[in-house]
Amino acid sequence: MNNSSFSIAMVERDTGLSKDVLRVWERRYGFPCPLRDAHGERQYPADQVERLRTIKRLMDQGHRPGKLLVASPDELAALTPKRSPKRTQSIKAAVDETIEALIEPIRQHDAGAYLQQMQQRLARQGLQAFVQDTVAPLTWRIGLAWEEGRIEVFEEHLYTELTKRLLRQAIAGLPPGGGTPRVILTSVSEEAHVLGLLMVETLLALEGAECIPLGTQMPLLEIARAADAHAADIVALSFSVAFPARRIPGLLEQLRRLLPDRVALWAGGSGVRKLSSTPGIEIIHDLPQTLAALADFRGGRHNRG
Amino acid sequence: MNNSSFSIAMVERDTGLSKDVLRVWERRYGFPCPLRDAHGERQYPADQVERLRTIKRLMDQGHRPGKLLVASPDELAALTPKRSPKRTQSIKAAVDETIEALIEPIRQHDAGAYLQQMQQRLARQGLQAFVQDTVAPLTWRIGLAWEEGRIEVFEEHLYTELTKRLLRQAIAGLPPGGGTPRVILTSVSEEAHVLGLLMVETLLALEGAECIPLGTQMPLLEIARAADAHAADIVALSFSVAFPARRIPGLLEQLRRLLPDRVALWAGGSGVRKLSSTPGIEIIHDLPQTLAALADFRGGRHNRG
DNA sequence: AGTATTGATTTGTCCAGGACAAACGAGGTG
DNA sequence: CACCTCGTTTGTCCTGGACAAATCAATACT
Repeated sequence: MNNSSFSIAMVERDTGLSKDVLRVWERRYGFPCPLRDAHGERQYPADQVERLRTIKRLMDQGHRPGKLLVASPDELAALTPKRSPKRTQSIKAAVDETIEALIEPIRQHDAGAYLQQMQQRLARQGLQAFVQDTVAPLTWRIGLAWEEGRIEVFEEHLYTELTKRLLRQAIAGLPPGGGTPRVILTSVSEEAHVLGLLMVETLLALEGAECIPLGTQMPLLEIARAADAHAADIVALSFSVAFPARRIPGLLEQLRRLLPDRVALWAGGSGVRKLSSTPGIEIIHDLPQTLAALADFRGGRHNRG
Repeated sequence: MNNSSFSIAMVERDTGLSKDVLRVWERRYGFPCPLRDAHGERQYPADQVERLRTIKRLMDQGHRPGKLLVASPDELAALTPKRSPKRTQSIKAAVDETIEALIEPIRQHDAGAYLQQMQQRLARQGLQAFVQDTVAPLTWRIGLAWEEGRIEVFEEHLYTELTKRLLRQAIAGLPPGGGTPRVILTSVSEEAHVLGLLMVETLLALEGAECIPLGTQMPLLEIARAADAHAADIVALSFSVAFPARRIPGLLEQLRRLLPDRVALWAGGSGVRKLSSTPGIEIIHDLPQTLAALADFRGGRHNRG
């Protein structure tokens, strides 16, 4: 049951490593070393796919491929908690123990318990505080657990799905929009993560902005069309930490060129941490800054050069 | 503002056509014919990207690439409504005029009006009938409009996003699960469409089954792990009509091998239209059949040869 | 001591052109 | 009309080379 093998296309989809990368690694480092079928095509055993996933995860953490690919399985396992003690401490300080406890039902695959806990917190904190002080740190904590390999992909999927539902339900309960500005919320083709967008949408909707949620993975040209059709004032994009950071500036500039000047372009999410705003492109680093940017916009300070 | 150009990687992401396909088309048919930058790398002008999107859409409709790629823009435009008169008639018969009217707010980008209409229908019909007689035909109708080029990508995204919210809200209002069987609902890595899964989840939840929604785009190995961790009885996958049909049987067989025998495997959605069930893999062609399969399962007829 | 600069190495992505099997369609036969 | 056969179409994979951007390491400078 575990002896099935995967074609290079499947491995690309399941690991996120492109065919080119898989082949060039094989050429350079000797791993992965897939079998070949009758036609000479690569057939990756399941255990090699698993190892590739681990390597990908460690790379997202900052490790170098050159080291990881020549490491033994033991060395790989030992590498996992790369985080410095100092940073671990600051994390412990920043994240309430309560948040930590919220993860438990997810790790035990108990959807009902999770939802119940969260709904209680929502009722107690109110929507804005719930988003900023519960959902945001919890999502960050889940990301950390993922980096450390302490959580499975399907557990993260379950968390995302359940939390999406909570937020959407909360948004649906708000009075309908019609206000200003009109904000399109979406992400580019490669970016599938949606929780950040939902948090922003919640905050903006609470402030009476008109939110136009287009889901994730929109082609650039379509984003431009949508901005036109909806007479949007702002296009807000989200980039998760997993998004290849070097591509973001180019993408934003390209989209900036496709949009009319009167439309503001905001980019947020953990993926833009290291960027800063340029004329016509506003980089937003955290949730409070979203509200500040909204206030700025309403104050009329959004005129471009 | 429209003179920006796209790298081959961007075109791949935005059109869904692989780099290999883009290059081999250029070699064989002379289209696309991108410019080259200083390093000899392809730079696709925006209008060629647009044309590629049209071609992709027509191909999904059954047209052959060999014809499309040598056609003039005029010929391409004339090709759009390829549907036979007979089939058009049967569509008109099947789809209530009322359904047709529901699309209007979407085409006018009026989210509020759409949600209001739909919530009225939900209240009038009840959840099960709403899913089967409103959401399902409406989604089908949207797909048709997309095939015919009468709807923009971002309009389809808006429809999907708003309808997702309606269904999730409805599901959240149901009494919590805890029943049997335990059903994992998800889709494979390439498949991002989620509406079908939500419709199925709604119906199953109404019947008291315990639904475990993992969202879309799960790697096969993770689906297997999730089935184990959640002690699932059934894994239900959804394939949209846009999913490359030839890959589905292989994927299902591979997943079947990864799952324990006691776990049933269901596959549904427009993508499986031409397939039929095999031992251990149940193909489900429409929503009523989902309920039949559930009844079968509960009746104990799910023992595998 | 800390910071800027320069050079070497790593790494992802692109390219060309060849090959081939699976899917498709046309044409013939029962 | 159904079934088979054969040529054509089409997507995907292959090899191996190239190169620029990112990163690292070592030196020189304030």
